[in-house]
Amino acid sequence: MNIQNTIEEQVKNAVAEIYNLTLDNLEFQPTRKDFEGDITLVTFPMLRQIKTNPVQLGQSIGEYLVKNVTQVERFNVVQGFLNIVINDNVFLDEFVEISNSAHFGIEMPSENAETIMVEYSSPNTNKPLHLGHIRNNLLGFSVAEILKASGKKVYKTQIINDRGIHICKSMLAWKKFGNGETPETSGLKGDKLVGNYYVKFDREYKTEIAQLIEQGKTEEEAKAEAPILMEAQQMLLKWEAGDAEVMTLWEKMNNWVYDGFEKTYNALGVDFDKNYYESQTYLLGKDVVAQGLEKGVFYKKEDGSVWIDLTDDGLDEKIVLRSDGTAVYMTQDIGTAIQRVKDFHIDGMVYTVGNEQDYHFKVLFLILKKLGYEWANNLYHLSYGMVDLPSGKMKSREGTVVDADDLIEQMTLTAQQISEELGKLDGYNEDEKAELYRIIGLGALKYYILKVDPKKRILFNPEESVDFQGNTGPFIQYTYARIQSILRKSDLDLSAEYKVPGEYQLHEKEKELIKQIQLYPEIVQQAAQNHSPALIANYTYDLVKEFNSFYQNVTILGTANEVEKHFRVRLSKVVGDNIKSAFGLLGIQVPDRM
RNA sequence: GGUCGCGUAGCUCAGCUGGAUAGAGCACCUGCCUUCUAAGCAGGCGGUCUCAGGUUCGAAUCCUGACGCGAUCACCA
Repeated sequence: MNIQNTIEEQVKNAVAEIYNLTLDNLEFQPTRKDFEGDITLVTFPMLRQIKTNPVQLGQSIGEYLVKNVTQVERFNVVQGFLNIVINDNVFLDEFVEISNSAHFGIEMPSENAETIMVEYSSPNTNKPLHLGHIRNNLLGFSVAEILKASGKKVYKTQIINDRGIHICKSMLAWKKFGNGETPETSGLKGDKLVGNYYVKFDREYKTEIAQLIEQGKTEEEAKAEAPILMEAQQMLLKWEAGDAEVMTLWEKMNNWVYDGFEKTYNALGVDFDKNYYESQTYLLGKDVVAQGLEKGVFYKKEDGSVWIDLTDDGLDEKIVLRSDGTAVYMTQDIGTAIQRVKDFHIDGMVYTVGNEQDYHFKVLFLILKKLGYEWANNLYHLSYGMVDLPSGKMKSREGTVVDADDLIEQMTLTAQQISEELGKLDGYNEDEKAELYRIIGLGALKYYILKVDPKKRILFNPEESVDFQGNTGPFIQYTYARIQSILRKSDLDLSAEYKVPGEYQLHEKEKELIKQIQLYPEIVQQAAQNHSPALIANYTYDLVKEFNSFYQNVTILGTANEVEKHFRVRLSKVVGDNIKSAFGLLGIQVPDRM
């Protein structure tokens, strides 16, 4: 039983004994740094039941605790706050326990663990990944890792939007202007190459529109009648009919794109257990709509289109099948969700999709509930805000997108520049250095994005780039590297089981560190519940701040006392392991030296 | 216009299941490298938590309204 539970029980006993009352909910919080104590009982709410003044109440409970709980050293009362001082040995014992266990109390998935599928990335195959995808990827990957650490079984997936008019546009442009160019002949990454043709299409399209307008058409007419657009639409029809030539081209170009994406995903350090392709799922869901129609969940309009009426739930009417019987976005998503549950026997899903689709997912989840699927109660839209640039929104047509590969490279270069200025890496060969720059640059980028609450918009200034000082990834990585340095120099054997070092007098800083470490499992659970990597990031930063303060104020290796030295090295190691573990959940690597 | 989200220091962000004097980083100022990595530490400056009401012993946090910013309201995805 942990100490807070013990105290909680004893407080209830105290109240029962002194005031002859039973209380159920007590409010505890960590004692603020400005006061002496470890745990604080807030006695204000108790006054509703106990007619006395808060100071007197705190005083009598405090006295009872000191008398009856051996772990309670002493206490002080400030108004309605009872600050309780816990005996050092409690912290020592718990530290030893953590030090001897590998996982900081984090649960490993059990056999019958709840299974969750996390969808993220979900790119279109007509252009390369950009900064918006980076936020999506980092969030999705990290939330998947956090869910795993909270004891769930997790499958990561992406749905690749590999069909549709936008795909035909880049195919058509390549066919018209490409002269057989390939990634090999051009030296371009496959997704970049295909993206270029998407841009070429758009340029040609605009030219044609301008010509048509000059010939007297209205803008609307021109947009609809531009020959290249009509040709693209023809191509889509051929694709849907399974035309051999179009299919071959489609497969060839999509494969280029997949090669390109794979490189970006590798660079980012994200992965997937399963890919779904829209070309294989876009027809799904129609049978479900038919069933729903029978059950009366949906209704049919005169023109044959099928709808759902959600006005009773405060939403609108929403179409689920076109009048010509073809599927819409919603139909597909209904079908795909059901397919995934069939494929993987999952109990729930997390969709990592931007907040412009909040309404769509609200409707989707509601429909699935109305269709009676039990797992529909366990769906979560991991909605995140846009990544804006100082110049405003990113627009691919205006060339203001920040390309994912470029950004990663830029971050690596910045890391290299700063590292070289600091000049600490003598003795490392070029390969090792390059790897280190990558780890640091990527760490900066990932941390910068993940530390912000997902639902908030991010203003990203590539010019100023990402910082390396203060609350940043490299700062935390740096602390880890320093700890590794201590471990290298300590020459202590830390592999052996650790025992409580007798009557050890804990330094105040050491106690603070242990308290912070103890919080970790709880933070992971919270982060899993809220689907928020930001909680992990901010926790880790607090831990590192605490360690740095410890590091600067307390000698670790230089102490004459062997017991003390061993304890402090142990403590440093646990802090390091904790950082590594927490950063693992954020998908951030941690260097042994920097 | 309806719906949803956001609004905290000059800037970027924590804190939000109500609790003590609202916290970090950047920037600016002052100290600290002969001791375990100064990408660091210690300290200073900087706030009517957008505004107005309400609930409460107690509100940045909960409720209502206003203002500002954004998203969304397609037989597009």
